[in-house]
Amino acid sequence: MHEMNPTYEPEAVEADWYERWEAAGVFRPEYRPDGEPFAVVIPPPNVTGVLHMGHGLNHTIHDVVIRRKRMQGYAALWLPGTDHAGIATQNVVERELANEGLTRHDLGREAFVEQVWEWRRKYGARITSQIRRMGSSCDWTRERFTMDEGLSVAVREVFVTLYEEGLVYRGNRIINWCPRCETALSDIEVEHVEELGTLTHIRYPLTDGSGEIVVATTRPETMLGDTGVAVHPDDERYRHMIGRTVTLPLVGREIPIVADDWADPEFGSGAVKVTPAHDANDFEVGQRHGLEPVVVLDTRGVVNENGGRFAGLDRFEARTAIQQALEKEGFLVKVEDHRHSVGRCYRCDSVVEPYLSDQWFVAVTDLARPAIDAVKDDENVFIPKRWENTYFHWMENLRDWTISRQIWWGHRIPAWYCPDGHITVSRIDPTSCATCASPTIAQDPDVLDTWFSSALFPFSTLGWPEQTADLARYYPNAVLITGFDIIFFWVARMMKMGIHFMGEVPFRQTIIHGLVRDANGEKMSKSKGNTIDPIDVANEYGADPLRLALIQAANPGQDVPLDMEWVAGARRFGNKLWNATRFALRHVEPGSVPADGGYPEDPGPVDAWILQRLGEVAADFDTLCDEYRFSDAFGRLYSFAWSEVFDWYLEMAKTMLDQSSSANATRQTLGVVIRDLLKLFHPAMPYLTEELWQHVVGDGLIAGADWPVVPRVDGPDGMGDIQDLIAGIRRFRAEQGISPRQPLTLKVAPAVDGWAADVITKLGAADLSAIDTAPESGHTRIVAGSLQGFIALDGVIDLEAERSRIDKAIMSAEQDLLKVERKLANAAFMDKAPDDIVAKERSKQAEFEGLLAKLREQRNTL
RNA sequence: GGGCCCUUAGCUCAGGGGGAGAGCGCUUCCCUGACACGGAAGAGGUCGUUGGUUCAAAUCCAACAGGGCCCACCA
Repeated sequence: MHEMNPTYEPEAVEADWYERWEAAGVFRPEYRPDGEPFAVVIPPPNVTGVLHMGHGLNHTIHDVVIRRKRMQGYAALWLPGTDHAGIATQNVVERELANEGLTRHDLGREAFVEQVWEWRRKYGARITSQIRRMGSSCDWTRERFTMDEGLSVAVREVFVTLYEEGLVYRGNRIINWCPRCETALSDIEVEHVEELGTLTHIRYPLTDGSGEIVVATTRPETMLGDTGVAVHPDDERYRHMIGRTVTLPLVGREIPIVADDWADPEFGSGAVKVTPAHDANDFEVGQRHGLEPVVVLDTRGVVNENGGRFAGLDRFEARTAIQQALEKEGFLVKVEDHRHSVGRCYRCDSVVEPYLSDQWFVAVTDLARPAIDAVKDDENVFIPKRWENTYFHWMENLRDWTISRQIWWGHRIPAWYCPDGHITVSRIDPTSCATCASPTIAQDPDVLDTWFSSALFPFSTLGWPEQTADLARYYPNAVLITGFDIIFFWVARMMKMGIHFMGEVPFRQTIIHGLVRDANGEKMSKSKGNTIDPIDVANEYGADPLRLALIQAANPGQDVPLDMEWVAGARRFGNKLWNATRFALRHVEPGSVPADGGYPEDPGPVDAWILQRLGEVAADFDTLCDEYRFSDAFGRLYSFAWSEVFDWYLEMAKTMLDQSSSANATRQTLGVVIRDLLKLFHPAMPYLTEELWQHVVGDGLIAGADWPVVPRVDGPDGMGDIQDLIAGIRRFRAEQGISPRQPLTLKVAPAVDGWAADVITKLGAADLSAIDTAPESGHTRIVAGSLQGFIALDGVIDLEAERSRIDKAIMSAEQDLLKVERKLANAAFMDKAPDDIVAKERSKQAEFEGLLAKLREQRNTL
């Protein structure tokens, strides 16, 4: 084995292990042919996208889960894939075209779609190579894409089946329309933001000239499409007007005043204009009263020919123009500020229009019921559980899902129309109308919502609708790991589709993680400019340090603040682990540590102590990981490694290695402890641990190694007291300003010898002699539990400083004692507190009294 | 309008009825045989406020204050 560099260099370590792992087939579940299946699918990122820190966190959690399961012997499958991301991808390519002064319409549908495929060929590998760079152990032989042939078959099968079941239908409804993207959106693709707008009060004169009615609206431009005015049937102010008509200002249309409960007498004037084509509520009011919808905006949000003299104006220009015209013609009562929420497109941030159009829908209520029950029955469990409430609330209040999109990039809707308007929905492309056999049929131009295909991901990626071996083995998936932001978009829909088509939940547990925030706790966003590129971080600090920094903050449901300082800290840990290994390799023959087992038969006390601790910590770590409490799990492991193994055990081992009687057991212990630390850290820091594994074990790959099984070992009693005594000596030194080089003369009572004496001598830098009782004078006392150390003061001490040190100790002991005594003097406490608590207080009392007595005695001798 | 979460050391956060914790930052000392990307020691907190339950509250309950998030057909 070559000499190791004294410094951990992530860029060197992370260079080529990924290819080795892949070549060895470690990432395939077949690597553990007899293992129980444990499958998880990636939340498929946009095929033309780039990795952001949210992926960084999500993938780190995935990889920690999957690597640990693999080491535990499961047939672990992390199935990777990408999403065609309809609107998002189309927007990107359209923007590119716009740079050349072109629109998609200049190219035509076929050429445009080909252009997007070209884009995908060009950039599709970018995000997957970034996923690899982060060390994610995906099975790339099973990689899928939502538009690949197999998944497209699945999409079509689902659509047609749901249509046949009456759960997919076509309807003319008010939907959300983005005038920028020129497509329908589902309800959850609209983001509502509270904004300051205006409430315009308009005078609508009664046609018979007998008066007027005032309506209030936030969107005066839609008055062009008004076909009625509604008032509440019980509203005394307007009762006499019901059934009469008003003449619509600027337009001249005569429209009726109707009575409808929807009108809220408390709001505005209590009378509401009814625009059935441009407001969902108004549409319903219109239906109840036979008011015709008049569409006044086109697909780009520009006033159409129904807008008379305002035709051709953009909707916002029209708003201003109409307000001015109303004022000029005396119809404007007032305009007041009004806070209300405005819906915006989640892809382009444009203000969304409620828009009447023909669209395809999924009737979701029947699909939702079993998906709700499955979670109620714990067939699927959310972690943290509180997210189930969010899921239930949403699932119980669903409106039908608008699935058609008026874009070109996506799964084309498998519906054809003949000139008579018959609809033919088919698994294979038809050549004639299924109803009238007309050979003149045209396919619906629309495509499906991207989320329609991702809803099928847990089974479509396994080969469905074919009954493949993978489908049988890996469905349901074990878990799904994702952020709360896509519970509605993705999780809920996978539950619905999975149960409907597979008869079983798609995954047993839903692990919800938080958002990555910046060092100040701010949400990362491009507009704020506080985003951090995970690949940049990996290149500067290493992928392993980034992964460790992320996982160390990743408890279920909790946001993860990320500061480059934390990443630098994680790299320092890597350096520490690197050097601890280097130290071990000075005493352990490189490549000599077995991949498993190899624990010493007869460990010395110091070795037994660290082995016991290793076993305890490994057990805790496993429990916490099984609960997905990675922050706690890695926090525990990290502090064990650093504060116990590196700071104490390695230092003590130096002593034990010097002695022929203990050297062999310590060498062996050193080797297995370092090896097991590498294994335990491997899921978080795969590259570094793999590199070190090659030096320590030198056989196979740690990525394919078995998870540690640490035997039960009983450590020696009193290790804590010894550590406290050493710390006390060091504190005495620090407080007295005594150089660490200056040896102190120390007596210890009760007498210690053997390994304990050796360790105290070495780590306390003291010449130690054992005694049975306290020396008469000339010494100061360090109390460490049942141990007392007496340091000879001759010529080493500043008396004043020592008095003040002891005074401080006395004061603190007095306060502790007082607290305990008060408790024990409290009759209610003695009466009602459980016995073990009382006993504990008593022993504390004795402890503090003893300590105080020793300290006072010592103070008197100074 | 409905719901959820948070408030503990300068910062970011653990903890969760019975002696206030970690990391980073800060101060002092030390290049001691792997590591100065290191070691040793230390300073720093009436656990948001007010009530209540309890022998005992940072921890449970209520109200309030501040902060964040989600949902809703808020003309």
